[in-house]
Amino acid sequence: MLPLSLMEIPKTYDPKQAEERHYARWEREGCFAPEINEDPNAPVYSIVIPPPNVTGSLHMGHALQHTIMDVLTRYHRMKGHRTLWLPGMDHAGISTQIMVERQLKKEGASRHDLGREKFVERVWRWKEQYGGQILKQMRREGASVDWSRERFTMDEHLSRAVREFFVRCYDEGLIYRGPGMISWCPKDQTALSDLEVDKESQAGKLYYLQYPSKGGERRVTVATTRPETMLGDTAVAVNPSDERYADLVGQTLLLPIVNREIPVVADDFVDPEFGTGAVKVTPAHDPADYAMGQRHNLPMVKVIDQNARMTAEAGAEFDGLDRYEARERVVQKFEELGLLEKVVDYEFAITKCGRCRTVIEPLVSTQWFLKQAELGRAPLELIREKHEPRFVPEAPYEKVYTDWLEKLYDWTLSRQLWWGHRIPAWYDEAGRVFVARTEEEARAKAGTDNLRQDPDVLDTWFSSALWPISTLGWPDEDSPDLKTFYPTSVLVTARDIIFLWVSRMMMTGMKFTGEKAFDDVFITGTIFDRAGQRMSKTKGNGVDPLDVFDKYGVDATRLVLASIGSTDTRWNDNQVESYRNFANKIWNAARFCLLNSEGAQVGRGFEGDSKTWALHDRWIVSRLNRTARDVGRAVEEYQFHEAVYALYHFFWDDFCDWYIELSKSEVTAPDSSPARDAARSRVLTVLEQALRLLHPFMPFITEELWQRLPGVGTDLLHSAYRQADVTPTVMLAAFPRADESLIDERAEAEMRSLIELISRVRNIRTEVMIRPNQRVDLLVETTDGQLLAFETKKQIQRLAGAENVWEKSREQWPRASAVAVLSGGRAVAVPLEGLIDFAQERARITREIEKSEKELQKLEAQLANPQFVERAPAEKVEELRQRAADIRQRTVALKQMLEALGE
RNA sequence: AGCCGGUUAGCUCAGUCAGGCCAGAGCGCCAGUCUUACAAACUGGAUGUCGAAGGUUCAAAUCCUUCACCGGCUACCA
Repeated sequence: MLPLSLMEIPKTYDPKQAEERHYARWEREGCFAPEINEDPNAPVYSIVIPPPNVTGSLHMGHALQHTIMDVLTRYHRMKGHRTLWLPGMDHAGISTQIMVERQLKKEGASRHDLGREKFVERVWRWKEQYGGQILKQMRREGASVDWSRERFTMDEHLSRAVREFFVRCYDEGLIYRGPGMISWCPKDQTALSDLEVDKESQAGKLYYLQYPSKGGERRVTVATTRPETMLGDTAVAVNPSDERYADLVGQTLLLPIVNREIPVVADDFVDPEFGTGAVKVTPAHDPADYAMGQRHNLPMVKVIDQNARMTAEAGAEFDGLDRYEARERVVQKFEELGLLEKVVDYEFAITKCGRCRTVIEPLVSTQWFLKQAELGRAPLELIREKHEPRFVPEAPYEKVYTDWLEKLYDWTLSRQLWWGHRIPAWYDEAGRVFVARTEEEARAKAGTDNLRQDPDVLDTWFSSALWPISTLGWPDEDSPDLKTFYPTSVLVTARDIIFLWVSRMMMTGMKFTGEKAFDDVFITGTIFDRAGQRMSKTKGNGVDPLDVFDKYGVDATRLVLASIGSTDTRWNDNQVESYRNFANKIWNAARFCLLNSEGAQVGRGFEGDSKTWALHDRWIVSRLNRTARDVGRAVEEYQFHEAVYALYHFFWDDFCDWYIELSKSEVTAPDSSPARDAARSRVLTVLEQALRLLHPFMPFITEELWQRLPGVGTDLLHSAYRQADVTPTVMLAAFPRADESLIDERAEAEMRSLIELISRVRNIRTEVMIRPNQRVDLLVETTDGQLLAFETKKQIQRLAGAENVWEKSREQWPRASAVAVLSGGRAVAVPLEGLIDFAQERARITREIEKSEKELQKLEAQLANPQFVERAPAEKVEELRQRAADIRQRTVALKQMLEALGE
């Protein structure tokens, strides 16, 4: 390989240039597909992406989740696992339908003008044209997903899975159709499950209304936030133990305005402490009242319709009024009747549609429901008994999940939409229902062709609940992918999705395969803006990941996101900037290595018995193996910030600041020699290993640099990929395995001493204001007759700016010297004659002495405490004694120095 | 209302589960430097009564109790 000139490698890393080049090649050459692994015995690692909305575009939360998933995927791939990360999207029923309806509206049409079939076609066209932005953006992130397995919840296969799920549950009686209290969105005109609505605290009023008894001899006051619903009241309830109302139970009241006779019932639900202790009961328009209505067999009077307008049953005066207009009218009427006791300010929770924020109207309506409680039993047992899946972090999510599974209620499945999986139920003319996988099957069951399919579609989450199995081939139970990749290794998602995805995926997975859907569940943190506010589109305070990529590069952004992991964090550009700088550091370190790579090759230079190597070589290999061990362990424990920390400090501090510096004179020797080439190879080899360690986190820069290293090729790939027909790539190189035998505590300790010595001398130079380019002489105390190695001396000269390094006993030092006492007790001195102002040096030493004495005092106080000496572990006591001795020795030395400098 | 989390340097966060390395990192700050890869760098430096008050312990950022502030989740208090 020809030597590279300075011109060929720019001084600054340009992320965009690298990012554009590598992703396309990885994808083209099939590096993301598990099939690239040709080891039949390879362990399997699989992740299915929690499907983002087809309408969605990338936000920080996604970028965070994707980074975590990609780090895990790339790490395990490099470990030689048969690795699959499966991408895809869900069809987002309501959002997508709204999106397309809005488009139609601009054209002056509605979906009803088009008709169902044409409308659905139109949605598909929309999807092809605008949908799935997020998948394109994932390429930018470097996400190593297997695009050949991309799935969409409306795909034919996944739709078949949905029908199968529905039919089986129906046959087992888990799915039923019937009336129930549901959350209705008057704007979107559909039923919603409780997970699609949000509770919001709101300032409102509490109205105290008086209901006279039938004979008029008494009035009962009830409190309500929704006076308009009184038109549908069919009872008043009190607590059975409430003596104030004991005589009223069983009596009849006359509902004002409508003049309906309603009973007073006793029910434990009523809290005597709240309001007046008497509650109006509107079974048709309130979930709690509905339940009470069931208990007491109360009639239901429907006074509000699906448009949130009053019905004829509310009375002619109110018929057709909006619910809020009706509220004012009712209150006004009560005032006129003299039955409005009072109105007080009151803060209460209001329920809104998760999509459009319209206030939900609770309604009784006929819908399809799933008895989740029965499906939830198996996952509940699993989490209670085996703590599976394993939640990371365990607290508080395992509990959140368990609590949820403990109180499952029926899930409203049907949606009054056109975009989605149509409910596989058909009705004959008599209204009898036939649930079947196909219309043909339904006809056979019904014995007639004259059937009409249920017009509703299923909740989008119904299909997402099947995602881990349906994307892998279920209901084909012998699907190879299902057999190979299920159960998946981990689900990575945000915490607000634990109920929507995690628990339901577990339910369906266990129901149909008997096995959990994933081994682990990693819950990411939430990213806030700088002010600590949740990022949201409406607030416009979101940080667009693509902007961050543009500004700092994808790799730097990924490093920040990986460090965030499961922690809630306020977004801060500084952090990205510092990792951008880190990327640049990597670039320039590699630049140095490459500019000095003639005659060198990756993988060479560390031959022979490690005991014969130079100290800094033993040290860097030890550090490298330690880092490999720490990073691997951290990734496997989902402690990504620890992995990033270890990588950052290994690369910058150990490799750049010390190893390269210590190797520099050899590496940059002007003439070719075996020693020079070996040194060059060693530096390259360490760099190459470091790039592998960094790759899961920083895929682009590592690939960009790895490709340029002399001597990289197929032989560096993990054995599972050596037969693959691909351009050698770091993403298929083996992730470095830590060799414990090369972790050399002694070398690390020796290097620590050397580093300390050099740092202390540098510190002295600054403190006594010696010019940076002024060479000094160094005196190093000889202890136990141990002399410094010739190499080490030369390194000290280079790195501490020393002209000469003399080893002499302390008595031989000139009196006027700046001295530092190192941890082991050994002292080092810089003779100052002619260099500096003695007064300054005296001041410096005095400060040092003060510091030492303060520390010593602390230690002595502790050691003087008999209880400490008695009860603390002996090693701990010994450790402190040793430290105290060191400090005493240091103080003595410093005092001698001070004396030597004269007063 | 119940449950849960957070509060550590000017900023963003580690460290707390398994108590003991004079409490850490990055950014920022101060001083100096173009020292043959890198000024997005190099060298050195300063910075915290670990939210408050009690308690347990030889020893507490870490364990216990109470409180304050911030945030979240759950809930059929109308």
